[in-house]
Amino acid sequence: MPELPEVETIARGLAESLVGARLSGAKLLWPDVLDSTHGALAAGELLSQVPGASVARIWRRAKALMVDIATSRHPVLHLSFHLRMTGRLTVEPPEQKPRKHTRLVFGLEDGRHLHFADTRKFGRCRAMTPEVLGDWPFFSSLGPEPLEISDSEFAALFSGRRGRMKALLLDQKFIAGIGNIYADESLFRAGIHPGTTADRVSVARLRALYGHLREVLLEAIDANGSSISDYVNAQGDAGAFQNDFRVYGRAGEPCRICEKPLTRSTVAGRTTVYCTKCQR
DNA sequence: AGATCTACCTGGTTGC
DNA sequence: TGCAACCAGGTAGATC
Repeated sequence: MPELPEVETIARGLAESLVGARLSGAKLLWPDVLDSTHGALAAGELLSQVPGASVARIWRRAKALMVDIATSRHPVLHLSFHLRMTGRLTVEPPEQKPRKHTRLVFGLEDGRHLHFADTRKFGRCRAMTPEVLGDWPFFSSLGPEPLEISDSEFAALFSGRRGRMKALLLDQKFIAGIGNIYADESLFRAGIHPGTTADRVSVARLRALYGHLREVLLEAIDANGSSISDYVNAQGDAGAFQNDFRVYGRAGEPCRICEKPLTRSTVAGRTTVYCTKCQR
């Protein structure tokens, strides 16, 4: 399930192989993959704009992967891809045909293709002018990027909040890019119980949590992300950080610090794994 | 503000 | 072996 480190890894890989490339066309294999709400381009408009467009920049905001293209009509057109749980965005060789779950294909003038595949059909692509992007409620209400703030700014976010720690970390309006894996992993490293309400955690512990969150995100980016089920980077390779999980997916297994079997419960509607002894 | 529930999806796993 | 039930989870929207 792609979170910040996985989307960052994909963005870096795509940037390496696609920036400067020209597009020859696009095929919508499953029409619903294109989200045209809130002013985004409709299918016909997008498909007509793609031939001859060039890839200008590839970047990430929260868990959204952005491919900026320049078309004859739009100097900047943002293609936003949200992979949700099983989405994949990969660069494919000329001979590669769409696979069973390929939903959208962009052809490149050099013969390669950009495939957007998604087994479970939760992922979406949106094509937006800068103005429409700015007005997109999801995008404009996102919280700060965790790797672009300081520990003090991070701690200040929690001021006056009474929600549970894990619920806040998962809230994209509160802080962007964190999902179930990195919420559990960072709380474990910081020794904070996921169900603790924010008003019971000192500023010092919040700053420490920030250090652990930053560390786990950077380690995961270094490992090219975590591959649970479907995640692969732009080149189709799996990540390696799943081998370094301390709690995620380890319910019942011994805590890496105290050996006590890890507990599984539900917090904020999500499966949550933690150590009752090490996290308070 | 916050918690809880439902919907969206399919493939893998579990249970009988 | 067959088949049903269940689970995974990001986001939106409804409800309390």
